[in-house]
Amino acid sequence: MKTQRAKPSESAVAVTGTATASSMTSYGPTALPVSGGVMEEIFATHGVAMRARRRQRLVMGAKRSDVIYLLKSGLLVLSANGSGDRRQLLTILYPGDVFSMALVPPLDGIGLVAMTDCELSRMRPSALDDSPKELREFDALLGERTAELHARSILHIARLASLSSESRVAAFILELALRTGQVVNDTVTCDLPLSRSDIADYLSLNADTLSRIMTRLKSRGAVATVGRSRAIVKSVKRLSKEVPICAATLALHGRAEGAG
Amino acid sequence: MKTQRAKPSESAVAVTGTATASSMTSYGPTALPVSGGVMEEIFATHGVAMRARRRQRLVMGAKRSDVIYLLKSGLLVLSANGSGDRRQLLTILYPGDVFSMALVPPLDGIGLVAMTDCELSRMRPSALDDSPKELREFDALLGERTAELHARSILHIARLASLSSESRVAAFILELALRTGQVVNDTVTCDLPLSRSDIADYLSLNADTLSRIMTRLKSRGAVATVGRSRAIVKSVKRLSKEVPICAATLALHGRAEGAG
DNA sequence: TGTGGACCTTGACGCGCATCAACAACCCGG
DNA sequence: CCGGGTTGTTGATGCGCGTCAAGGTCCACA
Repeated sequence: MKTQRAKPSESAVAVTGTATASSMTSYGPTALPVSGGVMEEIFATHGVAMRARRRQRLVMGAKRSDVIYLLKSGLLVLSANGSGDRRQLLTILYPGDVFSMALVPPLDGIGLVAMTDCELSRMRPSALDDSPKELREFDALLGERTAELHARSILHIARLASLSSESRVAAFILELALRTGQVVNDTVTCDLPLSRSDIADYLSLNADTLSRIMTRLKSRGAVATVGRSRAIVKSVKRLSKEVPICAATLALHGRAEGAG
Repeated sequence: MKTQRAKPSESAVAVTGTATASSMTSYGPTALPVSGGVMEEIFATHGVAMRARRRQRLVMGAKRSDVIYLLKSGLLVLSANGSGDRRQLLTILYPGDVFSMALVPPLDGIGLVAMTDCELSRMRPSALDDSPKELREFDALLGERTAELHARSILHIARLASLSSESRVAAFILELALRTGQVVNDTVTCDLPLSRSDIADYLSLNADTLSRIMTRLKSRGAVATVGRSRAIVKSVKRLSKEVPICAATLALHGRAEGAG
């Protein structure tokens, strides 16, 4: 096991909520970062608020337990140990996403890692046993959000399988920008909470190669960077035209789903 | 658009069920190919039976409609048009899987294609509006199966991202064997309903490369073939040891989930 | 404001896989 | 039993990306 680069220092502190929950202010449904309120309200009522710091790994209770998490703000990543000492990032979770261990295969070292400081809420569905109406709503909404997660995973498969490395990187930045960025006309600016190696692990690339590709994209004028952790997509339209799959990215991650 | 090989002749016949449903015998829950009955019973009661022939493409109603399909027997594949003229296979559906367009991103040419003759059942959840108890069960079960599909997609991402081509092929054959094959001691025999190019499109490989890899696997004694469309895994244990991720494959696709 | 360590960039080089091309095996209907 | 179309196999070749190595840059913290 020889790693030429130092491993990212990912604090493995358990964040089981009980410890930090008391330090959280509770959220009224109007203060929620995402629209669609019903699910968030259920979590606010029956769940336990918790918080995770950047680089912290969430210990998601016991295996296969029925605890469900709602991400209220921040960015989470599903991580696992690939072959050798390579880590891989399998999914990115955005605010509003609902997640549980049932959604995940039993891979070695699998779990959620916070890419930014996060606020989330933890709940077990059995908490709804005494209010059947809420339980019904919850099941239906959970199904919808799980379906959306699935669609995103499929899209990621499509990207990995059919896109050139350069297009993959472009598509990734576009997705992140659409999700978390500020839109001004056709330009989007966003933070890059993932380091270069994180991005590489997510896109199934080498960190060195990723760096080269970023340089290429910048010199071509497709994207620009401010410091290390901020990216600017110069023209969403142009990028969408260049990258074949971007239409789907726009549909899944664009501003069409807020419905508000 | 120059394809050196002839395109696979995939008949684009619409199988919307109404046409073929009358020719189907209805299935009692005891005759079902998979265990777990409740979901299958709901489909048997409220759904429409339908059938697809090998290579047929299922036209899944209108976009985003709420029709849900249950695969009763056979093998389905989620297919889309990748960049260029390359087709890509994104997921494999096995008997017992429940599927709808909500699970899928809006990719070009996306849809289900039958790899073998299939029996399925089609239903819209609104059919359950008048029996709330069934609707509750349905939502809960649907959530479970969707979660399993998601876990499988994540596993596929992990395979694509972290496995060498050879391991990918081995893992694929193992999965198929575990799902559809006959087990004798440590040996499993199964049909290969996917052609070489199908497998290549699923594993993000070139058909030529796949052929070479198969030759290598055979000469190494890991697998054997009978004719073109039948494979034998010599030793599941050995293969599992060789291929890093196979533990998860065994857990998700092995004989642990029947619970009967 | 300086210093150490993490993070990023860039070059040289080799390997693995895609591509192209030709051929062999198989399948099906006659 | 034969012929044509489909599918699978194999060789030669080139390119993209991973790997290794050597700086350069940024940031946290004192």
